[in-house]
Amino acid sequence: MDEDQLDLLFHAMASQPRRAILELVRENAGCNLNFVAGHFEFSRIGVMKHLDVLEAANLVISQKNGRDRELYFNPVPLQEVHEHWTDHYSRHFAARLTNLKRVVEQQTKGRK
Amino acid sequence: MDEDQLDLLFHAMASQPRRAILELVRENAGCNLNFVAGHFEFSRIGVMKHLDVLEAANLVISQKNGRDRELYFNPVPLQEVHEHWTDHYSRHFAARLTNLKRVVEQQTKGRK
DNA sequence: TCTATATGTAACCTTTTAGTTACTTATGGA
DNA sequence: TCCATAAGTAACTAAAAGGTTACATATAGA
Repeated sequence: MDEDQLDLLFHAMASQPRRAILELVRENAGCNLNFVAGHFEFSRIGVMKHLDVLEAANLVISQKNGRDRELYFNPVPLQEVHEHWTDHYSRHFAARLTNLKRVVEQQTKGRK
Repeated sequence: MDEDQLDLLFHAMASQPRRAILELVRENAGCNLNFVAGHFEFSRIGVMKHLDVLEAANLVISQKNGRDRELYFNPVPLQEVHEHWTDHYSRHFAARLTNLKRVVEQQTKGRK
């Protein structure tokens, strides 16, 4: 991921409303703009602008279906940062790595 | 970590100069403001403001020593987000968890 | 075809961010 | 004590962010 994309990603994440919108889209894959706007106090246009920011960061992907725009959460950018940090800060994160190892093993249990 | 602190953290990270400053401080623990400013094209005051943002996000900790202000990288906030993501997005990150597991095992090898 | 709905665009306003220069304060050392 | 150096504060500017209202477009369905 290049530096400009990282700017977009962190900027998108640096807002409580946007994180809440992202969470809503994550839990309601395929929902549309009005659905999201219905959950917030500010205007539909405000929500749309937040969605544009999330989409520029590639955290939300949208697809036109008739007059609806279906919204989907895209985990890839967060995962890339997560993995980069795993590598880059391993020295600093070391103190808790044993715990992380346990969590990972828990989650990969029974999977191939 | 509360939501306001997350805002400060992501906002601090959403800037290439700040990420570069953070990296410099990380690799030069205890360095001072002028040392950092010497590595960038913009003014010392500009650098100081970036450091203030990093410090508000708790990514940099500073300590006065004589007329110097010694700067230290603090990995804790990034680690907290990292661990939160590990839990929260485990379902979405699953596809690459096998690979992550390998990395973690590599890094914890021989450690207790 | 007509209408209600879902989205999109334009223009505007206020606040915050990112940077500057000029000036002030504090301290280490000759 | 005097001076050079490191940091801090104040005031200003330009640009970006975050929100609004008003208007325009597109489509599903009676």
